[in-house]
Amino acid sequence: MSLPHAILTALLEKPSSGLELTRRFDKSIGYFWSATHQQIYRELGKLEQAGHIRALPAPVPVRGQRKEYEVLPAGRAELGTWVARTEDPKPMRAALLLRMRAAAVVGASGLRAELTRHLALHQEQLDEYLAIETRDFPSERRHSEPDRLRHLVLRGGIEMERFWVEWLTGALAELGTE
Amino acid sequence: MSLPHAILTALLEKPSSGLELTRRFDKSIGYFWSATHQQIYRELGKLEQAGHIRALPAPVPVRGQRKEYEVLPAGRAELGTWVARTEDPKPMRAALLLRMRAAAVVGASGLRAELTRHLALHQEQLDEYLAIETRDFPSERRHSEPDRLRHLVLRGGIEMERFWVEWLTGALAELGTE
DNA sequence: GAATCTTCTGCAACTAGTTGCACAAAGGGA
DNA sequence: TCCCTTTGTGCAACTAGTTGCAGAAGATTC
Repeated sequence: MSLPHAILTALLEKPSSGLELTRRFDKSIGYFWSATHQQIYRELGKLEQAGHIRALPAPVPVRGQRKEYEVLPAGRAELGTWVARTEDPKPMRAALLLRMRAAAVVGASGLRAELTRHLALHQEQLDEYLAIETRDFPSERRHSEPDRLRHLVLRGGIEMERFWVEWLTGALAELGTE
Repeated sequence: MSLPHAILTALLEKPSSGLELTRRFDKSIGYFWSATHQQIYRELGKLEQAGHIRALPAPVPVRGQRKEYEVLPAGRAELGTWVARTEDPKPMRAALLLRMRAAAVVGASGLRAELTRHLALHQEQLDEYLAIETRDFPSERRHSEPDRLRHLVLRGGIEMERFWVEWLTGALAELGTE
């Protein structure tokens, strides 16, 4: 049940409409919790129902009209308790590792191309994260607590991508010696 | 659509019944593609329907009787084409990173405990992987291709857990300086 | 030989996420 | 003025994964 909390976080950072949220989920929060516009609209409905957010009053409430949402105190409280909630880590799901395991059984032909492609994608993502880091967290300054936390999150993304880049590089080298 | 292929891989490694598969998914393949017994039974049904596997003939086919499955040539072929299939990496889903991002907005109280707990869990998993590595892949020997691929998969798991251990350690240190 | 525990299979109903499409309104052109 | 694209919201139907429960068969124990 993370999506509603992802949305609450995003809305606290800045009140937004559904489509705006969707766009922001394509970067930033969406880097580690992605969602389609469909999920977001549905969840906004539920959150409003639950009294966690409300639509800012619009002149004419009709279908197809943009609706901006803001977080209500109840929503902020909910997010607060969720942050401290206990939840076991979900076992990872790595389709590529599964594929390689299958390749060990039926042969690795054709796998190289896919590994190469993924390596490029992960390298690209890594570069993007690094660019964000130099832009948003220039080294020397003293940062506020929220900024330090956000930086930690970004570091997580960076190291995760670095892991993939390194693993894929190693795997390709290993496959190359056939 | 990875689960059917995970099952095909497991069955090729060794024909099994539903419950045996479930147990094997609790380790080994399940380390990076977990599944409940429910998913597995359902998927076995579909795979049999599709002619990819078959139940070994049992004397009395009744409910509650164990059924052992083996992969048919069509199933092996399907797995072969799947290995080489192109599929974009799914964006990662890291609830902990999301939580930390939320903490940046509503305050990090209570987060420390959860981070500490996760650190212990990931450390434990890492140790388990390392134990498997020393048991199954003693360093000096020349390994066959399938073994080298399986080792690569295991290395993936190891480095992934190491990533979490390091990130969590760093995060705790950073939070500690408050 | 009856009670009960374990093993194994499975149905049903749920939550979460995805895909395809529809419809309204606004802003440009031609 | 009419068409067309863009922006924004949303329904419906799907796939994937989870949870709760139940029932048959065999082993165990009293």
